[in-house]
Amino acid sequence: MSIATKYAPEGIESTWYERWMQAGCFNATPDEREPYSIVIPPPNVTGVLHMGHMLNNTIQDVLIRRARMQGKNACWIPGTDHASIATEAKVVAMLKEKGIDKNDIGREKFLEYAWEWKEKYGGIILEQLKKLGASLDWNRTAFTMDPGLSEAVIDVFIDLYKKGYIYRGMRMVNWDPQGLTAVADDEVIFKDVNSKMYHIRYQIVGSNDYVTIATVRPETIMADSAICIHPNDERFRHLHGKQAYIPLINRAIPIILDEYVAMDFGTGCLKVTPAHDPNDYELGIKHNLPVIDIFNDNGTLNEKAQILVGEDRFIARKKIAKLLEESGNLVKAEDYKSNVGHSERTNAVIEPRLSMQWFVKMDEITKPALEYVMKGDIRLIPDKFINTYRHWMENVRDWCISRQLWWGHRIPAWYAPDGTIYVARTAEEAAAQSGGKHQAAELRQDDDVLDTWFSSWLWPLTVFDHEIIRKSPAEANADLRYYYPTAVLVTAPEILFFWVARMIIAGHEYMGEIPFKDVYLTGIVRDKQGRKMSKSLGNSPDPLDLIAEYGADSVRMGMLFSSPAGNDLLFDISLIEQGRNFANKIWNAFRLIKGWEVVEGDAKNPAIEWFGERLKAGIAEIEKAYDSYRLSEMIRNLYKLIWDDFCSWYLEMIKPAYGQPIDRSTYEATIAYFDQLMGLLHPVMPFITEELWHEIDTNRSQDEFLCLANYPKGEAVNESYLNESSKVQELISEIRNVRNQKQVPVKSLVELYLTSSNPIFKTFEGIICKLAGVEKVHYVSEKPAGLASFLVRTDECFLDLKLEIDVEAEKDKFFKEMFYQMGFLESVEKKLNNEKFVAGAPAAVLENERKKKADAESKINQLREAISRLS
RNA sequence: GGGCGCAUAGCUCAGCUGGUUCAGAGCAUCUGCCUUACAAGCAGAGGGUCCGCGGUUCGAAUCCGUGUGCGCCCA
Repeated sequence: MSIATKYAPEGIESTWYERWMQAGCFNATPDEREPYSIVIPPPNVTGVLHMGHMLNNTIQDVLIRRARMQGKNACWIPGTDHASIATEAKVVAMLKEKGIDKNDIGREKFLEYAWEWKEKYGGIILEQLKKLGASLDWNRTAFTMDPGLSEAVIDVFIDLYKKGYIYRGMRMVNWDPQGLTAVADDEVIFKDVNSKMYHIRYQIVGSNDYVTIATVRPETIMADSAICIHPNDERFRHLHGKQAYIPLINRAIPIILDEYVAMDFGTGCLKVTPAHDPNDYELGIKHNLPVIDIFNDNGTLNEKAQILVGEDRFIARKKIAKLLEESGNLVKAEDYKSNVGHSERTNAVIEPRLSMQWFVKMDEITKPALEYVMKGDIRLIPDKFINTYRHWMENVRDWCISRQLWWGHRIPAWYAPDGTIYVARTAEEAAAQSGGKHQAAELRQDDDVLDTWFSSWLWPLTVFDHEIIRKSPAEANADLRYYYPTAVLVTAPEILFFWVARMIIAGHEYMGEIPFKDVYLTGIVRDKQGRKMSKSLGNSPDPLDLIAEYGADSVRMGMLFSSPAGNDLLFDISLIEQGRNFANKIWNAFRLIKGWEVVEGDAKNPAIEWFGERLKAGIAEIEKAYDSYRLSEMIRNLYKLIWDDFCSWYLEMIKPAYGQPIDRSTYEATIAYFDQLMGLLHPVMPFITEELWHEIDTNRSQDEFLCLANYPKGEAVNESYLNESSKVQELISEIRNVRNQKQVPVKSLVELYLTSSNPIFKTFEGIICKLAGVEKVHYVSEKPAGLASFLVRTDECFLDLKLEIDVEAEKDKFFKEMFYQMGFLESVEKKLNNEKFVAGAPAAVLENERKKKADAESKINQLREAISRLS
């Protein structure tokens, strides 16, 4: 035997991926078959493959490969999104290393660098997916900033603006007073800072009474619009409906009631400063409070502050504290640690600041999207996410879509010198809109770009037809009409709203239909301690290293093994090892079969029929698991079918003695089974299965591929036969167990005595002898004395181990078993004697109980006999 | 603070419509095997108050309530 005992995936994986690509196995065009399409959740163009991608894309590949083998027109679309914030940050950092400042080179030059960067690094993650075996149609690779897809984004903006869904409004952003720019949430770094909690008293209007508030930002008191207390707070009941004077400037503000206030925090009285705190802003809107912005762009106080105008906010803080102290309004100042946001780029303390932003109005547009899920047109898997989805959709806030960045789709809004806004594709169109009032040259385009999600929400539409926005659904191109709606979306629950919900909205708006039928939400890959895998923790293995070490098949198998839908996966290398061991097991099964010498003949081996039925049953279990997206259960069934049923039982049953040939009939049946098993396993472990499918039958041409072959179809299972034949396995296991307990060596053969007339034992006699080390089977009518015995269901079996048996130990064993059976019988009888049970239980349950009763009685009788025989 | 979820073997988790042949898998542990496909393996074994309490039911790991302990999302 020249074949290595260990499976080595390296060469095999790259070879097959290349051949699949050359043969165009993954390329799809519309035809008359049933379509099955998936769009990849586009990874960030800045991204590199991490464990989450591995899990997510393995699942998609499993689903698409199975569909392809089932003869469906399977189309899986690859691509990336431009990741506005992340990419811009990377490019800015890269330029900074070269000593270049973004603002010095200007927008156009910056974008040139950004595209250059994208061309160089943007495809890395897609190349990595190939290593995983992902069967994507690479001819269709899309990017959210491709010209076509970009046009669609602009079209949507214009369309929704015309429909009245898009508006411009105020919004609190993270302002960097040093960089003079807004920064995105993830560009804000929070640090614990030592500061002081100032307790300041405000005089109640028309009284000498005071109310004390606690704040870390006394310099903002001039921007206060109210004082807020909890409506249930008894301490302040007397303040309801009153007003208070802001110290130093003596402006009266109302005292309002809101449950937002934490009664046990600070003094229980909250100063409300809508212009300078996001939460206060919300509160301000709710209570209709004025917004008083007392800061300039650079963080100095403006004239609205009335005092300390022109001072920097931190200097102002110290001065205010002093003024308050002098005026007797500072009750106390105590040390306090607070978590303060700093700009990633300038390290300046972030100032929450109101600014003009673009929004999508969400209240109306979300309604159909909620309906689809509630009515079940779109299934969420697992369905526990329906609640979460509904909750969000019913409480959705307007979607802020503008970003103060350059990398992305620039907002198609044009400002005239008089402040009029025109929304149009070009300055010329905008000028035309003005009816000659403005020239194109005097219009200034909005500087901001659109949120990345504002382009990726169109993904399932525009990867097929980027002109769809300008057309009616009926005018969609062939691709979109054929592949839309897609079959399933596989993604992480954390983007259920950011992305999934919005795709449903866009799909409805522009195709009048759902974008996908099922949404499979994967769990998060965590480490053994349950921590989310992250770069900064360094607890994530590099998936490519794993593939290099264990092979892609093993990694795929391992990832899926313990990852039911929606549940987090606690990653452990032992999962991958299990996958590797499984690949090796299959490899060795192949080695065994491949090594046989075949002679003409038909041994009529009963194992063939048995495994045939077992295989049908296995396929049924696997299909059922697929249909409900229970992929880890599917894998477990597959694993059991191949390892236990095929390798441990079937191959051992048919295996000729060493050096002996096998008959052609059994051999061919075995090859056919092996083929089917490779087909079943292919979606999960594409490489080894493709390899062995070719190796087991060397007549197969290089143009034939398992990945395009027929997927095994389920057939009706002969349940009663399977049930009968499983007694053979039980008998063999029992004999092995007895031998093990009695320490009978493998090579010493025993004799079996059967009183049962069950023909199945006779049929499998040869197999029983081989697998259980039995020399001879005696079929007897009298129960033999002095032998070890045991029950197989209700059949008593005897074993001549050719050694003395320990009578007392045997008796003990039987008594124990008998007492158990008696207790069992009692519980069954109790049920059957219960009128309500007999009246209420379904017929099948009732019948089952009666059978249990009969079986238990029979067993008890046999055990009693066995005990008396020993006495 | 609001919402959602989880608790089953030492560990990681299955267990679907309630039905004692339904308490299960893998890993780990223990016993015996280098039996000519595989020691990345083979044949076996042990291990559980299904988180506590209450309820519904003829019957609860499963449904309801409640307590405890975790986790996630939103604010």
